[in-house]
Amino acid sequence: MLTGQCMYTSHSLKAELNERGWRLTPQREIILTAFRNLPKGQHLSAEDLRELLSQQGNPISLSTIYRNIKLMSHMGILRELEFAEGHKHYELNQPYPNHHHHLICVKCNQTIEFKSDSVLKIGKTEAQQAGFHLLDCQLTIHALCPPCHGLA
Amino acid sequence: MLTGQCMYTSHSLKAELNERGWRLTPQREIILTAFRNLPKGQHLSAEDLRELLSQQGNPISLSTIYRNIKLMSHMGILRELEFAEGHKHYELNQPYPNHHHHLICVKCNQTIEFKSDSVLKIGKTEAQQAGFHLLDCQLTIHALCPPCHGLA
DNA sequence: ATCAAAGTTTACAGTAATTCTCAATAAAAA
DNA sequence: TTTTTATTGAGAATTACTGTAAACTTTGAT
Repeated sequence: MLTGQCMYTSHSLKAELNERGWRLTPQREIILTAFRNLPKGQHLSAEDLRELLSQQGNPISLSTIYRNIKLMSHMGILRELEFAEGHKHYELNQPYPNHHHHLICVKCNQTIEFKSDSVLKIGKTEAQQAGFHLLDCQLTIHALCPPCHGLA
Repeated sequence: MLTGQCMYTSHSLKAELNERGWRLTPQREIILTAFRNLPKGQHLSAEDLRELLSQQGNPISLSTIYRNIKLMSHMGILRELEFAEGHKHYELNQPYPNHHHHLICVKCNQTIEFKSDSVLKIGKTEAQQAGFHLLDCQLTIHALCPPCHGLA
């Protein structure tokens, strides 16, 4: 089974945000990257994350952190861990739970998701050939849907 | 659209525009030329393009730039690249033999272009299946390059 | 129960990328 | 040429977002 081997990247995050009419911001990218670079098995509270990012030279306000870890949890990108202590911890939801590609009408933004093992295979092969370690690959198809194509 | 052999020239641009009841304006010609003269592998945001044209002595208003890069993307002349920066980038959408995809290191941003007939085929099939008119399909692979993977 | 501190959410004013409005202009057709 | 109508530039409008600060809400201790 090939599906489910990919990691979230800024690109896949952007794709999923855009699909819902939301935006990829520097802050969201930084937060995702922080979780991706976290050693396996580690997890962070909101306050932990604020400190970590501050130390890295990327200070992000606590409210933005709260807003976005909540958002990413709802999107399935992060998992909320409930420890008895009363404050939540978060970690990346690995592997990428619902890996898919996008067919988008550039006029009306209608978006169709589709899965493809072939694409993933091609991605693996290309990455390997260049000696890269694959994280994610996404096919984005830009097109015009029937109604939009019909009109001039 | 993706299968032609030639690059767009002002002449073919005019033909395609007129065919749809649109006009060739100096601004559109300038924008197309700017993209044609862009070094291989480069791409521009709307703001980049405005600055470039300004420096060249061809200032074009930002709204006109936005209007026309959108139009040209819909015509299949430009392709919209979604690198995760919060704003879109554009490059010429080159027809089949030069049509390419991107392999990007998420850490150092090293980018490798590669070609793939299989991806193009998958894109065509998916678009057809949904009854969409294909404009562009791009596989974006995110990975770690050897040096970046070696380091923690 | 009551209180303080920690943890989380909300209100609000300002920001950035993009789109829209509209009077003036200029391609293309007649 | 003249007419028709798409297009332009300037600035306003739009929209999701952010940081600051104030307002809740738990939780644990008294």
